[in-house]
Amino acid sequence: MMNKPLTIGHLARAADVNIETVRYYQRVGLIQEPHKPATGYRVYPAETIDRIKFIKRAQPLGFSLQEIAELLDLGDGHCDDVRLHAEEKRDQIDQQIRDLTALKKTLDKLITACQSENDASHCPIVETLAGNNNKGTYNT
Amino acid sequence: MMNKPLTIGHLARAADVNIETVRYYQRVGLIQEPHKPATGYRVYPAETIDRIKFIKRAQPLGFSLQEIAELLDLGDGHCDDVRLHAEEKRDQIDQQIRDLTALKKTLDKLITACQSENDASHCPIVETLAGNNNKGTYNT
DNA sequence: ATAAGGTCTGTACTTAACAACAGACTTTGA
DNA sequence: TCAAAGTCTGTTGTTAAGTACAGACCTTAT
Repeated sequence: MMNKPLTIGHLARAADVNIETVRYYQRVGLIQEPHKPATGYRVYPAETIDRIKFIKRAQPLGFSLQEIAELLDLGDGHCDDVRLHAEEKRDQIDQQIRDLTALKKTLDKLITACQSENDASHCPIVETLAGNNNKGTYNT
Repeated sequence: MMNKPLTIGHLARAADVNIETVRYYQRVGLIQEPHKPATGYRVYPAETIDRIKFIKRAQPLGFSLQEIAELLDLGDGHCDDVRLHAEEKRDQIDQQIRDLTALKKTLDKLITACQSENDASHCPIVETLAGNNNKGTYNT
């Protein structure tokens, strides 16, 4: 028996996205649309599943499709150029991790305070993250 | 001499957002609109600056305005309820940190490989973040 | 061999998160 | 004082990231 060709519907299912999302990603160039065979439907390479999953995991981390495309393109260029971009991305991610860690710490404190004693009337969440300690450290 | 009242324009500048953004946040309930005095313009409390800054820093971390509202509301409820929500948020943030850390590691490897020279023709970024690989298999 | 269901091309609708006016009113600075 | 600049209310426009069809065509299972 033949194993089933990975047509768009199966691809969408495997990557757990709407079929229209796949088409959309093709339109904006995030994934490549395979050639349409003389007869029949388009067949996708299995790697496309991983590519879409990557996209879907990167989005809730705060990356736009544009930024994700840049990440995905990192493997393609020439070394020097790639390294520069990769370093830039890494620094950006580093900052995100720092911000999230600070936020987490604040939540932990809030949770602890809540457990130990009462009067959770006001919490320092806003002050912590609004903090002047790191003003406008984001680039791009 | 009087110090200037914090009207909407000054607020926007202080928080480094468009004035329309402030109005938008009011419309959706993220920040409270002060009462309009009998005569003159609305005056905002200084905390609103921090609140907006918080919002603007939380967004690129992947939080929607809806989620940010939930974070900001954490300080308001009653202890038991608050703790549950806070713990949920903290776990979510924890996951985000893990994901970002993994991504950073991948980038670091790419950078190192790139430095130690030669062919960066292929990098493992996609595979890494695509997570629990069900490689080549998909269900119908 | 034919009905059911998947795919194709194209267009249109949706939601979140703003940004941009218009036209009237209010405050401020020279 | 009076023009420039800021504010108010309300409406409309914009971009990103999808989602939803319609109508024709293709494949597969019965």
